[in-house]
Formats: sequence, structure tokens, C-alpha cells
Amino acid sequence: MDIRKVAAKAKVSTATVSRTINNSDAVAPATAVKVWAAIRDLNYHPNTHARSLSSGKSHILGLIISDITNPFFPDLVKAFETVAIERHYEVIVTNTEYSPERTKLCVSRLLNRKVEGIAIMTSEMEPSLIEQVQRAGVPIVTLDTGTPGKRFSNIKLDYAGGVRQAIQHLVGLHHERIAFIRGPQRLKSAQIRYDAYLKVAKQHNLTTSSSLVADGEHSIEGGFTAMLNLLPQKPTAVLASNDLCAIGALHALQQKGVDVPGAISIIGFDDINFSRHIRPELTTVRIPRTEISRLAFEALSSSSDSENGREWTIPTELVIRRSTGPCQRNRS
Amino acid sequence: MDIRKVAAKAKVSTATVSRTINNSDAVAPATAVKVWAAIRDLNYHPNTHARSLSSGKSHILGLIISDITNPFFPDLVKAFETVAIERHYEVIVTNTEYSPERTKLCVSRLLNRKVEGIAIMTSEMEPSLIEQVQRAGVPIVTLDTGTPGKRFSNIKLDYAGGVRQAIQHLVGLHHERIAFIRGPQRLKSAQIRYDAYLKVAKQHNLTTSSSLVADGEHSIEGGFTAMLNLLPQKPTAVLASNDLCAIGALHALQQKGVDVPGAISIIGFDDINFSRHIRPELTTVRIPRTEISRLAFEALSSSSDSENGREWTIPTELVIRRSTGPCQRNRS
DNA sequence: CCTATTCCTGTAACCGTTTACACCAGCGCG
DNA sequence: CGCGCTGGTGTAAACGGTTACAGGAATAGG
Repeated sequence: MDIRKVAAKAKVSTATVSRTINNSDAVAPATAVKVWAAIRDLNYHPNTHARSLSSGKSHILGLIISDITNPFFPDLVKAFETVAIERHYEVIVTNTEYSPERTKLCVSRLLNRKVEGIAIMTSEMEPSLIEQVQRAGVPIVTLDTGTPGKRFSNIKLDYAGGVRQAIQHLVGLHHERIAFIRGPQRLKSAQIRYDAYLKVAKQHNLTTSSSLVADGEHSIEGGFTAMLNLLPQKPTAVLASNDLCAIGALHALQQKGVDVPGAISIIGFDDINFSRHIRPELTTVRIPRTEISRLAFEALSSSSDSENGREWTIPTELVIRRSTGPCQRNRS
Repeated sequence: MDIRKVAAKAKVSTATVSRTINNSDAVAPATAVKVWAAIRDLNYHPNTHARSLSSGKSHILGLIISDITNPFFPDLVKAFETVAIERHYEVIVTNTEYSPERTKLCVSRLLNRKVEGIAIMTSEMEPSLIEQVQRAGVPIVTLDTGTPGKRFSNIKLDYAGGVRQAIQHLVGLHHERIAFIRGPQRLKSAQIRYDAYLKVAKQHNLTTSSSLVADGEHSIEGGFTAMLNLLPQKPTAVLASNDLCAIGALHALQQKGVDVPGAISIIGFDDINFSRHIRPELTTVRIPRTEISRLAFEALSSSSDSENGREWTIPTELVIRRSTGPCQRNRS
């Protein structure tokens, strides 16, 4: 069941079979028909390893994420897989688990498998690793990290736009004391969200006193304690750096008997699946993960050898559900 | 940077380098040292495709799941990846998305990549596909599906045990009207859970009238409407086939102003991550996914050519949290 | 009608390993 | 001392494709 058998059956050379498989236009239509018939009859599937070895193309893409257990990632992974297999690529997903050591391992695993591109969807990645990939001549696309260069594209998320929409929404509901639950500052994306909050809040002449900011560590527990710390400051609305934080904050308020959105409004960030299933359903800034995956794939597959990487910006969008409402304190 | 360069640098033949890499005991310790030094100096990494081609071993495992977006799977995937890479295997994860067509594609993708084993962690899989894999000589391990055979192992979950613990827990709290929210009956695992409910409830002389059973489709929405249907039957406790169903039921009760666990107790199944983060925290029957992955890997890697598959049974365990409490109606 | 070009196909080298087999040195033993 | 082993190493043939190059047939152009 190798290419030679097919060649024999179709009465052509292996070269012709190979060309046929690869849709080379150098093969006469009539011949192609014969070859395809033989392939079907023999139920022949080319050996991908042999193919990769001799052609140098593995048709595998690498996807690096932090942790598949983090609800942000499954959608991303699924969408990436979907578009990749549509184009007949295989994908290997690796979890860094936020550990530099493990991240190193992820990269070398992918490089060893001779992937044709790596989508790095996590921001904690040492520059030296990126360089290593570049030296290997493998295209890269990152999320919110670094500046594009040779075979290096970047996808930027317009966090500021989402934050602006969120704050405008709250201001429209007459909120003035809007607190912020911050993510870990070592994450670039968390940093940007915080900066955007600061900037937009100021533009609206809102208090941004540091007492209105708490650290939520991007986890439910973190959001919970952050909200507890925030409570004495009497905010009327809270913007969280993360849906998990927002959910944690929600729990804290429910435990304290504070009504949401009656007394306090809450807005999250990401729009993970569960946000729609929480009570009250969470108003949140959606990050379009399907779009990101699609673009990431595009970036990798268009990064042919000498071409320079590009940079895209993807908008984020406020999804209004039930955790936000008019500010009671400032009414009338 | 291929094996020849290493051989030259170490002043040995490529065969010796190869043997060294593969820890063959036929190489003299002193030689091995020389070779490893050369490898390190040259920063040499063997070409995995060449290796797979000539040895016939790809060192890749396939993992078939339904949908990474279903919160049951991420833990499973993560654990599988962890143990696999510990043993220097790569893993390709594929989502069937509950579609037979796509499932077929998953299998052929994996077969094309010459995986050395496939873990099928989803029950909707046509027997013809399984046969196809077996004909290809690739070891299989399934979850709750089929009977073990040549290169075919199976992992069974003791759902009945978990259901028994759950019902005993409720009975201990003086509950008598225990309703059940059923999963889709085409899923074997859902069927087994339902059967176990029926059996154990009868053993305890509880009503199992069909009016106390509703279909929840294993989703939050399904659980929600199922609970609404169940409400007129005045159950004092509800056992759900799935955490998602349980969460949906919880929402329904909260919306109707029914206190949990004050008026009605709820128990879920699976112990997905979010169960701990719901209010009230969900009492649930845990399915030990890490354990499953570990065993699945073991099954695959021990399924050497002629060896017959094995069958394991993994216990499930009731995790008591805050969604269950004493039955008020039957107290004194 | 001859030559140049185009189109299609085949031959064979090569991709980077593994591994069967051959070989040789050194050793134990009768 | 000669023989058979054993242990370590090298040679070279696979593994199953791709592709540079060569070459023959058919077509076009003069």
C-alpha cells in the first residue's frame, strides 16, 4: 500500500502519482483520472512522515496556550482546529501552564515536530524563545505581544475600545463611582485593560482613586476577595479585568446580600461561555476568539519565507446582559 | 545539523549515534559520552519525521473527545497531555463535535499521522470506525464502550457506586421524593446513570414514578426546563445526570424563589470545575478525570502488539458541598 | 519539412533515520 | 595455542515519499 503499488496499478511512475496527489498541473487530465482511480481502489493514504521528510513540509501547526482548563481557551482552540483541518493542516496544542520551564518544553516539542508555524496565544513567553523559533525559520503569530517582523505577525485586541464602551454604558446609567478589579500586572493584556480603564474614566471625569482599584488575579477567588475589599469604598459599579473576577465579585455581593444590578452593577471581560449561565447573566466585553483563531491561521499560512509579518487589530465589543442597571444612588 | 555531522564530530558512525540516542545498551559507555558531548555541542535534535519513517514508530498518540468546549473535557485533555509528554509522546487532540462525519475525519486524520494509539473518550463512535482502527493495528482505549479485545482496552466508570453514595446521602438527610434529571438516552453513560438511579432508589423503597424523571439533555438550558417540569411533583431532592443540568436546575429554582438546599437539595454529576464556583457550591458525584487519563495512557502504551486489552473500573465519588441539606418536610 | 517549444512522463537521487548484517578485537576455555 | 563467544562498531540497505533533470512526443512556426 505504498506509492509504488499505486504507480504499478495505474501503469505510471511514482513521480506521476506523487504529482497527481499534489495536484501538480504538470499531469495530463486523463492520467490523473487513472491515478485517482488506482488510489481509490487501493484505498491508498500517503505516509505523512515520508512526505514531511522529503518535502520538508510537515503540514502541522503548533498552538501554544496557557492552560486549556482556563475557560478562555477552549473556544480559541476549537476554532483554530476547525479552520486548520479545513485546510488540511494538523495542529498540536500545548499548555504552558504558566511555567517558563514548561513553555520552553512546548516550544522545543513543536520545533522537533517541524511545525510550519506557531500561534502563541499566551503572553508570558520569553523573548529568547521567540528568537529561537525565528532562527528555525518558523512563522509566528502572537496575541498582544511584540512588534511584527520577519515571519512574525501580531494580533492586537482593542481592549481600550471595549473598556470605553463599558464605561460609556455605565455612565449612561448614571454611575459615577466605578471600581476596577485588576488582573496580574505581569500579563500585558491585564496591564492594557487597566491603563484603558484609567484613561477612559478620566476622560469622563470619574474618580479613579487607587482605593477604587483592587487586585483580582484573574480568578474567581481573587475577584471574590477583591470585591470584599472594594465594598467599603461604596462603588456603584465594578469593571473587572476578567469574567472570572467578575463572577467572584458577584458571589461576594450575593453573599453580602447586595443586589446586582440593583445596588451595584458588574461588567466582566472576555465573555467566557459561563457568563451567559451565571445569574444574573453577566454583562461583559467580548473578545472574539473565533475571529482571533481565524486570523492567527491566516497569519501563519501567509507568512511565506521572505514575507514580512503583519499586524491586525481586532475590536472588542460590549455585550449587555443583566448584571448592569441604572445607578439608584444618583437617580433623581 | 543532521546525524552525520554528529557522527563526524564524535568520530563514530551514524549507527552508533543512533544507538546512543535510543539508549541502546550495545554502545560502550565511553563512546556514549563522546556522542552525547557532540550532540550537545552541535545542539542536535533528531528529525522526528525521519525517525518515524524508518522506525515505523511515530511517538504520537491520538485523543478523541466530543468537544473541548464541554467543561468535562479540558481536565481530561490536560492530564492526558501531561502524562504523555512525561513519557516523550506527542498528542493530537481531535473534536468530534458529536458529528459522525467529523468523527470519521478525526479517525482518518489520526491514522494518517500513524499514531501509536487512540484514546476514544467519547461514546458516540460507530463500530465500523473502531474496526478500521483495529485493522490498522493501532491500540485503542475507550471509555464505557465495547468489550476489550485485541489491542482494545476499556475503562469503565462505576456510575452505580456514585449514584448509590448520592442517594444514601440524601436518604440519610431524610429525603424520600428524589427526582432525576436524565441525560440523552443515546449516550451510554447517561443510560447507565439513569438505570443506576432506578435500581438504587428502588432498593431504598423510594418512589421512582416516571413523573419524577425529566429530560435535561445534559445542558444548562435542559436542566432549567426539566426542573420547571419537575417542580409540580414536589420533589425534595433532585439528582442530575450532569453538572450542567444541575446548574440549570439551580437557576430554575433560584428564579422561582425556591431555596437550595433549604427546600430542595440538588446533586450533580461529573464535578466540573465550575461546580465549586456556583452558589451554593454544588454537591456532585466526581468523575476522576485525571485518573482516567492516566489509565488511558497506560492502556495504550502497554498494548504491545499481541497483548490483549484489559478492562479497568474506576470508582466515582460523592463530593458533598452546599447544595444538599436535611429534608425539611420530613423532619419530625 | 525542419526546428524550437511545449507538454507530459520517467529515472534516480535525496530527505535523515534505523537496523540487519558483517566484522573485528579481546577474552575464556579446553 | 587455537577456537568459539561476546561486545562494540561500521556499512549499507531500507523506510515512502518528492523533485531535479532528462527525454520523447506533439505541436507550432518559419
